Amino acid sequence: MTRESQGSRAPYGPGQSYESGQPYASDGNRAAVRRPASIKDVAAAAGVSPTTVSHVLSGNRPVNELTATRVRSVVNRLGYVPASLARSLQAGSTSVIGLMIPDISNTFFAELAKGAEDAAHDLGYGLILCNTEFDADREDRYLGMIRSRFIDGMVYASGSPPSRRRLEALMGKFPIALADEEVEGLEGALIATADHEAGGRLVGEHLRALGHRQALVLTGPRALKSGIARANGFVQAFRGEVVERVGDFKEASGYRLVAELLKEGGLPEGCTAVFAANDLMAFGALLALREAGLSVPDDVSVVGFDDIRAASLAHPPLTTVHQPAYDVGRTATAQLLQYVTRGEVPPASRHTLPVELKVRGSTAPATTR
Amino acid sequence: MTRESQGSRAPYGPGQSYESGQPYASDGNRAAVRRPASIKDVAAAAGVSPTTVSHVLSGNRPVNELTATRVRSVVNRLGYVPASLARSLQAGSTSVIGLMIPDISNTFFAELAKGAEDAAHDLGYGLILCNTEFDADREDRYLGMIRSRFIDGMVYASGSPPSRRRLEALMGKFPIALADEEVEGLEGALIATADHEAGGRLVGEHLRALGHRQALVLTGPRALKSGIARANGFVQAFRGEVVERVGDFKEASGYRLVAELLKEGGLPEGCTAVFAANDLMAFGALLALREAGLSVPDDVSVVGFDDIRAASLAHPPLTTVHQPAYDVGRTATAQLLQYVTRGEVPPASRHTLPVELKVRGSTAPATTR
DNA sequence: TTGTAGGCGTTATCAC
DNA sequence: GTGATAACGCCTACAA
Repeated sequence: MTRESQGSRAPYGPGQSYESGQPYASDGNRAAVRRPASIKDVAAAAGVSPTTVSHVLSGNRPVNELTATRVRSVVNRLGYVPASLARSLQAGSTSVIGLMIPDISNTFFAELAKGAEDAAHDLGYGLILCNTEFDADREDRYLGMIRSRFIDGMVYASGSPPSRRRLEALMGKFPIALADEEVEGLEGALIATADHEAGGRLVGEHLRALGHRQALVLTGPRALKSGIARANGFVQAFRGEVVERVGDFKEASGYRLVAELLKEGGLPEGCTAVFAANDLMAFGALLALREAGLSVPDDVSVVGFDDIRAASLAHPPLTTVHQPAYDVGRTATAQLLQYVTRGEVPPASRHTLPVELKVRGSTAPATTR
Repeated sequence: MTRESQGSRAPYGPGQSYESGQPYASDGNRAAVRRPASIKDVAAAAGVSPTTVSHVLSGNRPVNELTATRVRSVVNRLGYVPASLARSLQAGSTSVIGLMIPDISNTFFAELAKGAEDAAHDLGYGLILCNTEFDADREDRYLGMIRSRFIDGMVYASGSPPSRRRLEALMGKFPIALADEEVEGLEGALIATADHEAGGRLVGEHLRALGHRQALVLTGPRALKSGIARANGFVQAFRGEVVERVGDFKEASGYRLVAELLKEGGLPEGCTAVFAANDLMAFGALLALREAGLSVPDDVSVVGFDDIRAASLAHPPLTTVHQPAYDVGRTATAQLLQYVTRGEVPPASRHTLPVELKVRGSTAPATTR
């Protein structure tokens, strides 16, 4: 026997209070963690049954006031805290959900995570951070937590194509909500996303109003619907000539795409504006233009998407579309939990959140070049 | 009885595989989650005891190859996945730890979180995101997860003073590691932090080498040791005249402190440099200086601390001290887990990580004014 | 008002 | 090589 079975025999259980006492272990800090008091210990010390202790704490049935007081005092003395694990096992749910995102150090996802965490915390749920780094194996491992019933649901904002197969198997059986990015083939899902297309339209209208008639559009990867939607909205509202180049949402790709064009003889004839599918790519474009001796916004206007923190700090401050990352995370999570708390799998539903154009210093009226 | 007790009687348990079958529930998506197969279901269907199933899966003891194959096939057919909850209950640990931080949308903490998540994932641990928003109640609620034994340990990077009391009670009894910020009175802890003082020294040397002899130092709140250390290191290495102003690590405070000085008759006589205790305050200072018609770096040099993403994008690009936020998170977590996995409370120990001066466009040789 | 007993799903112990 | 049993710690239906 590895542990003494003192538990239910010793009147005070493991004895010492966990609330008072010395802050540090006395044996040089290498203390093994001691066995904490269980409900049985409390019951024994209070001279009642575990049932009564349970009811005193949960209030699920009336208990004699005297008995209750006695129990509570023992609870304090022993520093008893119910083991949530055991409770979860018996309840069949853990009050924990997962949040799958590709990169927490990206401010967009960090904001989204904040919203998700807030929503989860509001309902007393814990949130497990599943940062995938776009790694499908890692994602699979995290999805496994749902199948092993360690988490009650998952907010999924990863969007890397490899994951689809695994997700499909879960969708409709386990509670999952998609955040920010739709996943093709998973239309039967609960999804919260910003209005990417409207954002594109806002940019198109803005540039058109400034007199621009030809623009370069730097899109995200073809596989991601959000990027497509942004470009579509733009093209629709801009009603001018558009040259598209496909990037990957990273700063380097914005730089490369623009630099290549400039090397090949400059921007297309009459092109006075660049719309990048996100801020990072816009920064890359900014850099490439500056290096080529072009002035922003005097020669070329540049617009981004996302409104990350650096956008307003950059030089010139970037005109961009503000995406409600926090709200996306919060909405997806709140919606998901609405079903999770009832033990249901969420039905297909769509929550589209409004975006906002932030006009800053990187756009100006078109000048003929 | 709420659920049919079909479990151990029906030969196929809950029947249907969780791997195959239609991806969506057929009843309009409002499906309640079904009871998944348990080890008993598998055992019954394979004609063996739960013990054997357990051993087939864990490899903890040899099993007849034929039996094992049969069991594995049933496992697949029923889509059985062991309930990690039950396993945790019996093992006495959950393989989950918490990460307490004030604000995940701050890139510094996001990076730290990434490091923590990586370290946790490496050892098969889950990480619960505890975002406190500097709210002591919220922090308390999260600390409760440790007392209810839902998590095996906590990486603590919050640093808001109100939390100390609660933390003290836990320290030395439960596995906690401090990240980034020391907490006064909790010296007996495991702590990983950047070398704030060395960072300050690097800045001091840099400015001195550029010929600066008088500087304005914008510190963080007095309660936070990291900010103090930065300022101390600076003063020590700069060996010139220093005027200190106390801020709160926010952009607005950097702006306000500098603007006030300028209004009161300009920077102190001969002062040609500003060292802000973090990048955000440096940005505020930058803005105030620009508004006053002073040029950075021609009239005044400005240095920050942290090297957040916006630092290199700002105009001028900010000279700053790069803090290894990722490594801080990763180290704290890895160290913590080293003890957690052995069921021990970590001893006091200190891990100081190197910082690096990033010289950019916001500093230049001093000019006499 | 309170207690007894069974079960949540797993693994360790002991016995065959 | 395999199985029965107990235990992890809690909750709750049922009984008194």
